Amino acid sequence: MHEDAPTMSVAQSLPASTSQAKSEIVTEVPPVDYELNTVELKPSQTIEMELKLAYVNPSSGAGGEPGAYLPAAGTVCDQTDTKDVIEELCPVCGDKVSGYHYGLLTCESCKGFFKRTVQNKKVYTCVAERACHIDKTQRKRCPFCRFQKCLDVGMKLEAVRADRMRGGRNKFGPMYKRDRARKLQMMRQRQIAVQTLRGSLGDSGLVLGFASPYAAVPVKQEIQIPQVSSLTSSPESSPGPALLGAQPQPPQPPPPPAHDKWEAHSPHSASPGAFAFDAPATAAATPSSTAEPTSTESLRVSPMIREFVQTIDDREWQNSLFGLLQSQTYNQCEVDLFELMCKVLDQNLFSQVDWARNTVFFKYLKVDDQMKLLQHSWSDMLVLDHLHQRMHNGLPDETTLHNGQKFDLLCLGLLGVPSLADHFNELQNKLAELKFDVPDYICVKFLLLLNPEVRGIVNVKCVRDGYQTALLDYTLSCYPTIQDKFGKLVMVVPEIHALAARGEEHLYQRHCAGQAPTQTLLMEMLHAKRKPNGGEMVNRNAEHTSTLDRLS
DNA sequence: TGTCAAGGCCAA
DNA sequence: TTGGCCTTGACA
Repeated sequence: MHEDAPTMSVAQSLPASTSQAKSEIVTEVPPVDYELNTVELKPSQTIEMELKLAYVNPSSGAGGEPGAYLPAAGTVCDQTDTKDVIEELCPVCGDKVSGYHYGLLTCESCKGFFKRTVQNKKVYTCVAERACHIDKTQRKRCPFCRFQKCLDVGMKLEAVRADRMRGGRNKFGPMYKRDRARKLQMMRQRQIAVQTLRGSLGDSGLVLGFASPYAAVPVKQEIQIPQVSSLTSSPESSPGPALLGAQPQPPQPPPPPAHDKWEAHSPHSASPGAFAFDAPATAAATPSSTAEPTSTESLRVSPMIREFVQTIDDREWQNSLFGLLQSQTYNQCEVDLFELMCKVLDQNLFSQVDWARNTVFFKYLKVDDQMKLLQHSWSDMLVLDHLHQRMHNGLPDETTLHNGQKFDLLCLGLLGVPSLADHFNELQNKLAELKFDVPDYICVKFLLLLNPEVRGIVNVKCVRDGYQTALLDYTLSCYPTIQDKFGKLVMVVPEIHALAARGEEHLYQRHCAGQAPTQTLLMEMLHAKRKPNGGEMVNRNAEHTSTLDRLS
């Protein structure tokens, strides 16, 4: 073993990034904190797995081996007249997936490897440069890089049980289920697209047409893990920031009176039908404000607005944020705070894209059009989201990381530009005066997303007008005492845009100076807008597989 | 009662 | 040490 060779141990889990993993050698492996209340959805740990839609000979038995992962046959195969079978590849080595293991779909060998490594607290060494290629044939060569890749793709240390208890289930179950549902939904959407293609191309083009563009359709596998402990001893709900480790929480503004009502009916935590629109979250408003909509007034709120609100999930937003902050600093003495901020923004961006792609109208757009709109609005929406989180969910200015470092949460809303703080606060105060609430937020978000200046997209302006009308109706019916609330809200849009543009520029410059992580969706977005066609061209020429493309 | 993701076993 | 298969047990 080379003395200088980097080693990999369980204790070094979740480094800042694969390529920038700290070279610190850990000789003593502390026990894994099995009680970590971790929520993770960081892009670096988001598995982009190739979900192959392949024509398979029925007799080949693909995926039919014992334990092989297959979605419920009835839900997929009955949707197609070909014998389409999902065949997933292990995100670590590319071998065939055997099921969900330690947080995501992996093959049997990587499952075993990960288990042994964690259980036995192995410390590996890479004799090269910690960048060994891991695939099915070479996975044995470098356990250091293999384990690193396991962590990078999102395998969870916490899922390896401290007590080695067999059987049973843990908190991952619902996440796996949701992930499956998402995959199946995407499968169906693709099948519909394929069928449409069939219709237009005719049967002669069927097989080739099907195999070619869809042969290796990448699907982002997202699993958010609320928390995991050994088996079922965990609390029911996902942890809030306060539960994340023993980190002292800075003083937080008191949550708005109605906050829980929004949160409790988060679309992902309760059935949409459970959503009650009887008390909009008016964090910005004083509880005694007469401008708040009453229950009676809120009955006039359009179903469209209610549906808008159901598209957001604030609890997951904060859980993901604090989960990422925690995981990135787990066993790290010190992390680069700017780099960490970029990772958080990147994660937010993934959520942003995911949200947009599941919203009415937007999801029916062509992928290219979706990209155009997202490329023009992502930073605006990040700023708006941050305003929303501060105003409606009590997001503090700062938090203490797992390793004791202070992380400036406000900088997320400023996209890393401290000098924008005053402008940002002014904006927040202005919104507070307008009693900016959650329905306002979601409407404004749609207004940002559906930017009519992005040319060549059919119906965007028309749909945007519809959202604008919904906002107008809402403000008139629920906030009649606030003079021209609608007009003032609309005027906020360019202000957000200006702030976001400054942030974008700053991020781009830092990126060009080599200070920001590369190969991220964030950087791809930054580059997309600066292309000759200013984001109106899809990023098809990138040498690497574009994240945006992969998202599509 | 079936499912499936944990841990365990053992031949290679 | 690896990886395929087996056993276990909570949950739907």
